[in-house]
Amino acid sequence: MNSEPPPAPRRSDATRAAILEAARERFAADGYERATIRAIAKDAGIDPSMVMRYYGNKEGLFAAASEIDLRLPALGAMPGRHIGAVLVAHFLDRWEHDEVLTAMLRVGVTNAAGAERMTEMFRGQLLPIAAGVCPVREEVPRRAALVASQILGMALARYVLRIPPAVGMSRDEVIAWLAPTIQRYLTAESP
Amino acid sequence: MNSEPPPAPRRSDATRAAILEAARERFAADGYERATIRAIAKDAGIDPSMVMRYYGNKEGLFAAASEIDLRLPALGAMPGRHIGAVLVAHFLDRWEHDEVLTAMLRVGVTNAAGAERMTEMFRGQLLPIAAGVCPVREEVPRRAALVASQILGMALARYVLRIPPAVGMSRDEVIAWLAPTIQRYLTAESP
DNA sequence: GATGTTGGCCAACGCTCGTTGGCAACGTTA
DNA sequence: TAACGTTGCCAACGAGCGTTGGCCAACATC
Repeated sequence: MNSEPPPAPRRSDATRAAILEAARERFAADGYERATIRAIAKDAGIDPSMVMRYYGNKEGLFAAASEIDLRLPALGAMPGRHIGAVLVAHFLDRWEHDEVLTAMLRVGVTNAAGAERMTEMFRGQLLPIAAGVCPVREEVPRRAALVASQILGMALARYVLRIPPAVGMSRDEVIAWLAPTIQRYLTAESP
Repeated sequence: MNSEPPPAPRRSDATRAAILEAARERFAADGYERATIRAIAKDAGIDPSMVMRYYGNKEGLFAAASEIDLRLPALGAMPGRHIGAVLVAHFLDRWEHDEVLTAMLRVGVTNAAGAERMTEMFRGQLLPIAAGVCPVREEVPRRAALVASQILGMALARYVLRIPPAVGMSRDEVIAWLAPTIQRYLTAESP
C-alpha cells in the first residue's frame, strides 16, 4: 500500500491539518454541496486559495478529508458467538467519535464519488469480517451488505435524520436490539 | 385536514403537474442543492419563472413535490404473525414505484426541512402500525424507530448508495432476510 | 367588442460559488 | 548578500444560481 518515501515535514503541515479538520466538520455538518471552500477556509483561518494549492480542487479536498479507517478489530480477536454485539458497539463508538463517518454518509447520498468511497470502505473492511464468521462462502457479500444496511440505517436515523426515539435510545439499548440482528445476518442459516 | 373549497380546475394544471413530475425526478436523482430550478423547468418544458409563480420558491416546490403517502395497509388488515414480511414487501414496492421516497431520503440527509418531513412521515404513518402490534405501550416509538432504521438502511444501501450485493439481492431474498428483523423489533419481548 | 384575468417567455438583478494568477514576506541555501 | 523555493493573501474571473418584473398573447366576462 504505502510505497512513498518518508514524507518530508513541511512548514505548512499545520495549515494542511487545519484545512482538513475544518473540511471534515463542514462536510459532516452540511454535505458536499453546501460545504463551501470559502467557509472551510474561514474556519481554518486561511485564504480559500490555499485550499486549492494544497488539495487541487474541491473533489481532492473531499477525497483527502474522507480518508478513513473503520478500525475494525482483527479477525482472530472476534468472539464468534458475540460478534453481533461487538460489531454494533464498535460502530456506535466510531460514529460518535469520528465525524468523518457522518460526513461520508451525508456526502455519499448526494455525491457519486462519496457513494463509491462508502461502498469501497464497506467492501474493504466489513467484508473480511463477514468472511471470517459466515457459514456459506458465496453468501458473504450479501450478508455483509445486510449488516451494512442495518448499521447505516441506525446511523442515518440517529446521527443524520435525528429521529427522536432513535436519538433517545441509550447506547446499551441500541446494542441490545441490534446485536441479534447483526448476529443473525452473519451467522444464521440462510432463511 | 382538507377544509378547502372544491379546487377550481385551472388552465395551468397541466403545467403545474409537469413541473411537479420533473421536480420529483430531479430531487430524487440529484438531491436538493444540485436539483436546480432551471433544470427542472427545462425538463418540464417551461420557463424557470413559472416555477416561482406556481410554487413561490425552491423550498415551496420541494414541499409540494414531497407530499407523500406511504399507503400503509390498515391496522385491521395486518396479520400479526406475518406483519414483518408484509411490511418489508410493502416498503420494497413503494420504494421501487415511487421516486419521491428516494428524493426524500436524498434531501432529508442534506436539508433540515427534508429531514423533518421524513421524521414526520414515519411518526405519522409507521407509529400507528407499531402501536397496533407492539406489546408494551411506552416502547412503541422506539420500536417504530428500530423498524425505520432497518427499512431506511436497506433503502439507502439498495436505492441510493447502490452497494452491489444489496442491489443484486432479489426482492424475495430481501424479504426473507429482513422480515424476521422487523417482526422481532415490533413484537418480541424487550431484550 | 372592450375589459380584466390568466399563462407564458424574456431579460436581467444580485449573489455566491470554485478557481486562477500575481505579488509580498519569509526561510533556506549557497 | 544573492538567489530561490515556500507560504500566504488579495483581487478578480466566469459561471451558475434563485429570483424578479415587465411584456405579450390567449382566454373569459360582460
